Amino acid sequence: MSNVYDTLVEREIIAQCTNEEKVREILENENVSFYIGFDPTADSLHIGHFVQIMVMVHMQRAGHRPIALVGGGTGKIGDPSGKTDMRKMLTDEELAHNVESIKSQLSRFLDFGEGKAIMVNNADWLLKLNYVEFLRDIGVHFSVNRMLAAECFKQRLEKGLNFIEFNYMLMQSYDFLKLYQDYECRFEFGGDDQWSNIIGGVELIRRVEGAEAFGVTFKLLTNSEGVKMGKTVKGAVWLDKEKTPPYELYQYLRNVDDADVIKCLKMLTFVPLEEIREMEKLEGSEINQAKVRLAYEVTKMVHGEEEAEKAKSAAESLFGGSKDSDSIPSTEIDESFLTDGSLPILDALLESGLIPSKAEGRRLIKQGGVYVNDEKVPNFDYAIPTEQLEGDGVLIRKGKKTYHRVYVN
RNA sequence: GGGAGAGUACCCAAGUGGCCAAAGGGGGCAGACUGUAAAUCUGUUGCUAGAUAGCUUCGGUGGUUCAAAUCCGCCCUCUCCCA
Repeated sequence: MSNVYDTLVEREIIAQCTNEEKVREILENENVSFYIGFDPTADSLHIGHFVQIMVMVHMQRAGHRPIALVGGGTGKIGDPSGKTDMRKMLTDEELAHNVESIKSQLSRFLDFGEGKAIMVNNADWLLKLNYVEFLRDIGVHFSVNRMLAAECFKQRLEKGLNFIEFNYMLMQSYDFLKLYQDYECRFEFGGDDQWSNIIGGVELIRRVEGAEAFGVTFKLLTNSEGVKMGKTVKGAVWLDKEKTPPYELYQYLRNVDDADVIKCLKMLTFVPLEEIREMEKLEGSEINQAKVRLAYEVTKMVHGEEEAEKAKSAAESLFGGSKDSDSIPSTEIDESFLTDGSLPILDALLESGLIPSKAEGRRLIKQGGVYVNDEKVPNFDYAIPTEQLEGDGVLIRKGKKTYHRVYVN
């Protein structure tokens, strides 16, 4: 039971593996290095990356050494795997910024102490490659025929794929070879969409070094309908506090579908499997208990216990009845919005970011979806008296579960 | 390089001179029902505006016209066929 591989299997994280028995055996008996790559497409990781992070932590706890690779080099190319469109090109500045942000995020989850884990940036070796040499040394080992048959290009072969993206696989494969050579890294892990790329590296190592390397992929965090999780109207659910406040992260997880709670608990938390199995028995509204646990555990890991507690109590007070929490999202309104001693409701909504435009606000109010301190806003002309805005301000609710506190100072 | 097509709102996709802020679907948002779930049903979905008004939108740009997403020129991007 102490074998990490078994743990990952039991938690239903593993999707594919190049050689199950062997990987299991090696992880059981040796302490190895393994790598997972992160592309710097944004300046923060999101909840989808959290599975990868969890795996690294599981592995590190089991005595293995994670190599977190940030794709400063591959980021200049853009991974076409499973995508329908070409990714937009990032400037060097954006890339550099993103690489740094991701690095610092990763270091919050892993122990990068002496020999415990390593962080590398593939820009360090990819950018200085010589084209002709690369083609001769690495390119020879790739069969275009086989690449074209690869699953990851399938969608793109219909819509169009250009040469730069076609090369992505070679870059990533080369990363693996390089890490094998420099760090004796024989394992590459990644999301299941990385399978083709990982296989590329495994084969490259075999061809160049005559050595056996291994690849393992994890199930992507998808909901019961197979749609990638972690997307909201506002975009991804980020691990960065500034981009997705702890309360929102908490609420996102608190609201996952019934059908997805158990899976998320297994994949995204360290809650012991026995406990999860107990929660699996919950039915009907009891399932909410499991959701609370999920939301709390993940928020705690991402933002710390204090933030998790705050998010939890905020949610409980908002949905429980007593609206007294101070950790719900809030906005200070500039006095210039006050007219005739009160704040027009549309301005309040707009300023707090609850609506993107006043037209949207009118629609909402017309449909009876806006409340101020639990009183339904009757019409667009409604204005909040300044007295109410002082101190803690008022609580605006949009729809059933979006709360926002607005105050003036 | 030659030839044939295509670029419409968040996405897919109709529309080929005025009735088009632009059908339909998806998604989103809100309402009902619920368990802060799912499914279902209803409404809504460019912006501004205290009514039937104005403004910006159909790859870009410049024209034709009383009037263009729709016609013409040039440009950009993409797909397909040929080289």
